[in-house]
Amino acid sequence: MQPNSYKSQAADRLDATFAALADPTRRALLARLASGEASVTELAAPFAMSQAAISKHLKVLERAGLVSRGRDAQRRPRRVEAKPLDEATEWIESYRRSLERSFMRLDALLDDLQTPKKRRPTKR
Amino acid sequence: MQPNSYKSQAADRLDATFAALADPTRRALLARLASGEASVTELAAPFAMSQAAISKHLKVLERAGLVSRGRDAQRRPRRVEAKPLDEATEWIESYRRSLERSFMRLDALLDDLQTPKKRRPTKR
DNA sequence: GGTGTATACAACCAATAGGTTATGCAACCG
DNA sequence: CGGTTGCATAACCTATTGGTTGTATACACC
Repeated sequence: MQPNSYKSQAADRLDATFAALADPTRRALLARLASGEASVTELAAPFAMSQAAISKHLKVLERAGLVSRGRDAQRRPRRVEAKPLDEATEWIESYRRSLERSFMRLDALLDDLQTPKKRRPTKR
Repeated sequence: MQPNSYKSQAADRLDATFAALADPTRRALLARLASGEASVTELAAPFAMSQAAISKHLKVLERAGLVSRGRDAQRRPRRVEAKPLDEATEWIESYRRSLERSFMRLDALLDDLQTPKKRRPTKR
């Protein structure tokens, strides 16, 4: 098991968010919703798959908190929610920052030893 | 190689990148690699799963282009690659921008309709 | 009240993901 | 040379995903 035997809920949300974004149909749904809320049938129209399939994709997006469900008569118009993106972006950005830092360390190291001799890190 | 018979490779790469990021073990591997290259056994050590499982996760990360494989004697040290992140970040950012734009349109609309005494909240 | 429309949901299916153990193989060590 | 280490891969299992079709429910419109 990982250091902790239970997963943090932040990790769960990240899982759900990234997983939701990992499908081109779902990204297309989000893109469509970015220009305004839309009913399920409207959302399904451009795709060569059943309404049921689109409903499933929408459920994935909802579970990730990326879209929410409204109601208007028998329609359940979806609209976009932005918050989960923050966490995802934040993860990527902080990852990038740590890459940045280790490049800086590497830079300094190469600067320090003018002769790049192969070091032998003993296994731990 | 028929130009019209396959999905955009950008979409494929996005799929692979987001899917790779959607697993906490893989995010942890990346985080570890951010502080410098590491062998498979080093990478596997903190986890309560087999080396084979870690190798599989690493393969996913490689397929997404997020890590690459070096060689040093019988070791195959992995190091991080940053490029695929650009595309992912770019997708999110451009999505965010289009949310922003449609919010502005909504704002303008509400303004036009003279919503009584409502001051524009300028979200985000 | 009957009909059409919007959506959800269940049952089903094939493919993929994520894990396991076992095995193979190359490179190093003594 | 033989043993050990580092890693990949195969075979296998189960759960999840992404799709299908076929109802069921809820509302709207005469």
